Amino acid sequence: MKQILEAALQQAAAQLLGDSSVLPVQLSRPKLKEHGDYASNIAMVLSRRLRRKPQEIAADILRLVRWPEAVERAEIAGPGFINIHLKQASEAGVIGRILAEGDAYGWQERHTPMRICLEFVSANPTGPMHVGHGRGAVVGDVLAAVLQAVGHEVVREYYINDAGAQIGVLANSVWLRMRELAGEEVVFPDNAYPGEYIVDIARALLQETPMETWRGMDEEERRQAIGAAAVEANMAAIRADLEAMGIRFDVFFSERKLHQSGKVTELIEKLKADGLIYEGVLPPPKGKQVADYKPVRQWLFRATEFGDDVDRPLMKQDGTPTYFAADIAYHFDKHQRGFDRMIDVWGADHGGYVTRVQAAMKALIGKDRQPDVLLVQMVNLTRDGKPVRMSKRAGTFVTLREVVDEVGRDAVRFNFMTRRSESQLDFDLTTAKQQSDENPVYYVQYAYARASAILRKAAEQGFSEEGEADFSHLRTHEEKRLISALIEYPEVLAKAAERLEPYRVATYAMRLAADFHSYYHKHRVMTDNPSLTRARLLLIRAMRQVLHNALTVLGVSAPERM
RNA sequence: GCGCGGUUAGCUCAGUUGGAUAGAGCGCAAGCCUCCGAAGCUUGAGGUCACAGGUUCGAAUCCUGUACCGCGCACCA
Repeated sequence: MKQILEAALQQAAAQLLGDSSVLPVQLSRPKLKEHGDYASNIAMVLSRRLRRKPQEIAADILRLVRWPEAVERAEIAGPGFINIHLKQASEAGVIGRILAEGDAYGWQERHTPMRICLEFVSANPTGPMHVGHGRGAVVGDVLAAVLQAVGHEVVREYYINDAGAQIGVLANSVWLRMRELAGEEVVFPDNAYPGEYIVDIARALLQETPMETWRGMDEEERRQAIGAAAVEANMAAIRADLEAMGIRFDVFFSERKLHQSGKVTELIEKLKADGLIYEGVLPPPKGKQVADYKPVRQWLFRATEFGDDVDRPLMKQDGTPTYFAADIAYHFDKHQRGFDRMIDVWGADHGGYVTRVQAAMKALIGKDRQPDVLLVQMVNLTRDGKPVRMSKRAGTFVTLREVVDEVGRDAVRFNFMTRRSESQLDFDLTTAKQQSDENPVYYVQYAYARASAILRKAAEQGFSEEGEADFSHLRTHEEKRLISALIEYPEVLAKAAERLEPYRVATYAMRLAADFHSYYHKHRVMTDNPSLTRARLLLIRAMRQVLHNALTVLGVSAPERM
C-alpha cells in the first residue's frame, strides 16, 4: 500500500514539475490518527525548488494525483502536509491477509535475493563467553533472521581465532595447571589465563594421557597438542553456550586452517604484486605511551591510501603474519566464495579495526564491496543496581552461561534487543529475573498469552470465527491503532533490514503489545452481537499471529499460558 | 593527542534519516478486578533534547566548535 501511494504522489509531482526525474517521495505514518493513515511532506520539500508556498503546491498535487481505490480522502494540513485517509475496509483487509499468510506474514520474496555473509560472535577460543559476546550474538542472530525475512540468503558465520600467540599463552596456561595438578609448585605469569576452566581442561588432559607422556614430549609438539585440545574444549563450551541461547551457525571458519591452506601467504604475495605493500618503519604511536617501542622495518599495507590513519603491518618481527593479514585473507576468501555482501558484528573494543579492514577490502575488491561493520557497545552488568566487577584476575568474571542459566533465555535475548547497538546497555540481573513491569519480555509475552486466553475462552463459549467477517465494525480508536500497527509490521522488518537495526523488531513488539493491552481494557471482545464479536476475534487472532511472527524473529518464545 | 560511539523527564531508553503538541517504562501522586488473564489499564505531575554558534519555511535530528562518559590507538587478537 505504501509503495502504491508513493508512486501515485511521485507521478503527480513529476507532472507538476514537468520533469520525470526521480525525487524521493517518502510517506510517514503520523503519530496522531487524525492526521490520516499516511502523510507526505512532498509539498514542503518542493517548496524551495518551485519558490511557492507549500500549501499551494499541495493543492496542485491533490488536483493532479490519481489515487488508488483504497484512498478515502486526502487533505492538506498544517504547514503543507498531505494527509491520506484510507477506507476502513481496505485497512482492515490486512486481517484477512495476516490470517491467510500466517507465519509468513511480514516475509518478503525477492527476484534476486542477495547472498549475505553475516559474521558474528567470533569470540576467542581461549575461554568462556561473557555477556558482551552474548549481546553481539543476539544482535547477529536477530539481524540474520531479519535479513532472511526480507528475502535474502544469509550464511551465519563464526570466525575462530585459533592461531597466533594467544593460543600459545592458552597452551602454556593449561600446561602450568597440569604441572600443578601433578604436585609441582608453579608460578603463574601475569599473562596466563586464570580461570577455573583451565584447570578442568588440564585435568581432562591428564586423565587421557599420563603426565610422563606429556613430559616426554618435545616442547613445541606439546604446545601444539595442548593448544589444539584446549581450543577444542573451549569451542565445545562456546557452542553449548550458543545453543543455550538458541543460536546456530552455518559455518565455523578456522583461522588456523586459513593459514594452513596457504591463503594468507598467497594474499600477501598478491598485495605485493599489486604494489599495495612496502617495507618500512612505523613511527611510534601518538598519545598513549608504548614502553617498548623500537623502530623496526616491516611489511606495511598502504592503508593510508584507502582512508586509514596509518599504514598497517602485515608481518611480525618474527616473520609470521599478523592477525590483520589473516583477517584480510579471511574477508577476501568470503568475497571469493561469492557473497554479494559481508556484514560483521563486532564488539566495541574492536572499533579501531574497522577502518583498516575496510581499507584493505577497498583496495582488493573495490569501494562498494566493503564489509559493513556493526559495533555493539559494552554491556554493564549489575545486580540490584550495583556493578558486577568483571575482573578476570580476581576471578569475579561472570560468564554468559551463568547469566542465561539465572535469568532465562527469553529474558536475555529480549533485553539485549531493547536498545540500539550503539548504546551501551545496562543489564541488571535482579530485574531481568523478576517478572516485573521493568522487564519488557514479560509484557510482550503476557500480551500473547492473554490473546491466546481470549481465543480459548471464545471457543469454549461457542463463539465462532467462521463465516463472513465484516471488518467495518472495527471503527473504534483503539481498533484503528491496532490495525495500523499490524499493517506496519512488514515495514518495520524492511527498515530493520535496510539499516541493519534488528532492535526495531523488539521495540515494535512492545508497541504492538501496548496497543493490544489498551484495546483489551477498553473494549470487550465477546459481545452479544455475533458479527461484531467475529470481527474482533479475528482482529485478536491476527494480532496474536503478528506478535508470534515478531517473537520468532527475535528468537523468543510465545507462550500460550504463563 | 587522534579515531569511533554516546549525551533526550529523577532513573533506563525510544524518537519512522529535517516535520505537526518531543514519547514509553520505572519511580512519584490518584484511580480501575461481582465483567474475556491486574505479569494489565487510565489519569496527573515531571523537559533549556549536554552547551554555544550556524544552515532553512521548519532542527532532538544536518554542519562547526566545546564539555563530560565509554571503547580503542605499531611488532596481541
